[in-house]
Amino acid sequence: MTYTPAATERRWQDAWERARVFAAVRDDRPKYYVLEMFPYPSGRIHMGHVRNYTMGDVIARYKSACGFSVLHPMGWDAFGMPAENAAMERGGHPKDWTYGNIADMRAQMKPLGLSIDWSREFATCDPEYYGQQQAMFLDMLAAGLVYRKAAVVNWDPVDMTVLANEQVIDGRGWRSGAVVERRELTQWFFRISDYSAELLAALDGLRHWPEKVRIMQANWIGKSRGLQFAFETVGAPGGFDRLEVYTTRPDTLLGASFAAISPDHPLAKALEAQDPAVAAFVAECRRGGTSAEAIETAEKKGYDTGISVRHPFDAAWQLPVYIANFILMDYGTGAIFGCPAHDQRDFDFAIKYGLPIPPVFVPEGADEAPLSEAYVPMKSERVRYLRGFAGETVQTGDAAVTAAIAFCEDKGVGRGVTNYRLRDWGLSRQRYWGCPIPVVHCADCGVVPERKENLPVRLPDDVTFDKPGNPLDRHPTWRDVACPACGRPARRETDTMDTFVDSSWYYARFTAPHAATPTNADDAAYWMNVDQYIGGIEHAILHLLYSRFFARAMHKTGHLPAKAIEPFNALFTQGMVTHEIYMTRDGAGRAVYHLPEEIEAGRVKATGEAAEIIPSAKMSKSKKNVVDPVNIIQSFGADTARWFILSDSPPERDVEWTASGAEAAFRFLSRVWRLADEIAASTAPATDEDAVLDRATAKAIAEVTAGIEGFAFNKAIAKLYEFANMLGRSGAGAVARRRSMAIMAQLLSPMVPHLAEDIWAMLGGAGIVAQAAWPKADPALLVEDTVTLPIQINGKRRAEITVPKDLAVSEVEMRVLADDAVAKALGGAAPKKLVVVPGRIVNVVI
RNA sequence: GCCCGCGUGGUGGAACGGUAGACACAGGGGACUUAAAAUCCCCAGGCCGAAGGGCCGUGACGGUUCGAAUCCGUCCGCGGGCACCA
Repeated sequence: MTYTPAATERRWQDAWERARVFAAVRDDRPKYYVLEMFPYPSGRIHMGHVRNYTMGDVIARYKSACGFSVLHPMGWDAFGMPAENAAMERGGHPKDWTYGNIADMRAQMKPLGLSIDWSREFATCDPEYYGQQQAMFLDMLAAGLVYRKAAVVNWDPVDMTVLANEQVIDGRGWRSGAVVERRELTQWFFRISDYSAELLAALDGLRHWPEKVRIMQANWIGKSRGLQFAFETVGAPGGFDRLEVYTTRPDTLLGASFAAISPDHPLAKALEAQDPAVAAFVAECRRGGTSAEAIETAEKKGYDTGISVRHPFDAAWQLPVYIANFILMDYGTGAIFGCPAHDQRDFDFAIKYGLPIPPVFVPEGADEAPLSEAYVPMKSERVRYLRGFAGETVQTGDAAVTAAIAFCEDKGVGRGVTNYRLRDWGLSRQRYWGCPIPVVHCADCGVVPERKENLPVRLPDDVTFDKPGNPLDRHPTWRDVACPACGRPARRETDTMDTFVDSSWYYARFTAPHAATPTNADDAAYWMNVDQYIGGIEHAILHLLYSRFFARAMHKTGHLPAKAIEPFNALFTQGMVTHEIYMTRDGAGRAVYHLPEEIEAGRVKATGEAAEIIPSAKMSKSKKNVVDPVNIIQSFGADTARWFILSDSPPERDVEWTASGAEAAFRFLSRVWRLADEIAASTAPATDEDAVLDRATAKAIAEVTAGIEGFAFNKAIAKLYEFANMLGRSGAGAVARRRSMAIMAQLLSPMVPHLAEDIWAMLGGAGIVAQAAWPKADPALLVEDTVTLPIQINGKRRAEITVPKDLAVSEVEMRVLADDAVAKALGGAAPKKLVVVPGRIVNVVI
């Protein structure tokens, strides 16, 4: 008999399904909700999915064994651009492409043996789902959580269409190659910025989130304390006699050398209208993409408007006003004053335009000297003020800012304000394959919400993608409707929602996936919150922040209980799956990539050519360093794929897929299978090794449990290797070995559930492992009575002693000093110091 | 450009501030076999030494500590995010 997963895995999957083991039911057990970030239906599962869902499955199966009623659902983040791109490139309809991909991916996922309640599956492009999303949108609109305003988009002037940031490459449209412009459109926004303070403060309560994610979110929200004040202008057009600016460094006011406004500032627009030179400069600024990266890495440019402003402390002191391409209209007031001595960007600007650079402060103990770069110490650092006006001469930047705000408020120059970098969430997308925004534009009534009884507002099927732009815009029968308020001819909103909206509440919908309302109060009360959420670090900011906002908005509109405003109790961010890249070059020297299965011993199988091996990188189709999970499952079984992906790296780090590692995983699982087969048949009588084995088994239970609880699956697996090695060599009797092997099956079951069932069945275990209770270690068997203490001499390990576990420190000291190596090192002298850390280590300082 | 991580043998990694390298991969040696595969056993950070043992060693350089892979600072390299990729 041999281990043949291909034959047995399917059988166990059927057995689980027959027993409805994974159906989530509300009952009197405590509940546990495990959720992995749902996939985009690209059509193929990849190893990243296998890793993500296997981790969730380990937790789900473990918690189930621990007596929890587990909810572990799966769905599809099914709206988005790739479906439209496919329709443009290959013809067909985004809907057919998407649902076809979902069917394919589901078929690829099921053989993994995940403990998913498939009865709750949905796709965000199901009208049943997005109709409920539209209902919530209307509730949020009524609650004042949604509004319209102008915002900039990437505009492709050749294709006459809006581009996503990823479609803008080096400032040009990806298809047309035209230089992209920033253009304003009226768009819908969620008022997430109203929640800035709360979303920031509540981060402290997310104790089971990675620290780095909380830091990233806190920085993204970007709370700052500063001074907002108005300059009096000289020579500005009518209506612009004051210029409001915001600064986080009011202590540097006497180092100001210019003022700058955003190209989108109202003053810039006013100047643009009357001065062709300004218009040309502003148009220049609007070239290129809208992304912060594009704006911040672009060359810093300014245009001297000829206008000036009076310094608030000295009306005779005038500063020039520039329009500058790096000032963002969205942050603060869209206008700043520049202090080149203490801001590198302002410094570079001042050098470029020949502006003065007066230092405001110098390092404590230093004298004033010309600067070759901006001096930007931490605000917590003490510095000496040369041009201070509030507070001490020597003080920290923080103290100076506080003093400066107080001074200015007292003088009537502005007021201290708390600002946030977080902007409102623009949800309008000028695209077809998304959730339609359920409003109608009426010439008489304005923006009119669709009636709830008319939801869902369904996407029309009869659309084509032969032209750029949104087909909804050119679909007269869908677009032209009667106004829900007055009945006169009106136009449906043709923008659809950002796909982040879809993924901001799917976790709540899983608690009642087919309810006639967005959520069901009883189900949400029972299943919320997600106890463990698992996904990629790339979602650390946007998806998670939007979800946190959306849960609050859903609570405000009555769709979630108050306890669910932070929907994810614990978050785990997993690393990527990587693989080596194999490359050769063609006659023209261009890189040619090869799939791993085309390579043998570093050479291309077909040609025998030596391949250059590039170190591991994220699996990507373009580099062909991909391994198809379907092939791995066919060759080795799902358990091997699951085992290897968990075993080789800590879950939060990248894991490198290697063929030899996968083969080794298969060999190990085969070995365990054979061991179980041998033990099942054994009749060996009891021996005095039985007790040793029982102790090792108890230790394995404790260590594997700790590994799973601590999200250290690689360590849990290392302990299982040790346990299997130990059990394989043990001379214990058949009864003791069967006892240990049964526990092995249970400890293996979260990771390799099919093999665990095989073993359980071989040993004649009752029922199936998937329904067995998690084993508990007998505490008495875990206690060690002696401990080996390493002895360091001056911090280097030189000897060790074995002592009773609870030996008094004074007694340990005596035994240490009596040790040969220690006595020799001391040469009769007394040690300078003797450090005894009970149970751990001894350090003798000489 | 800005924010956040990460960096340990040939490789993936382990190590409450306390014996650096558990466990595994690749490799080497051996057993079994007519042979190979499979399986089993042993070795293995680097340098020196016959050995006992010694010295060096966690990206680099400093610092704190009886003791640093771990804490702090500076630098280098790699990765993630930057609001219309999902």
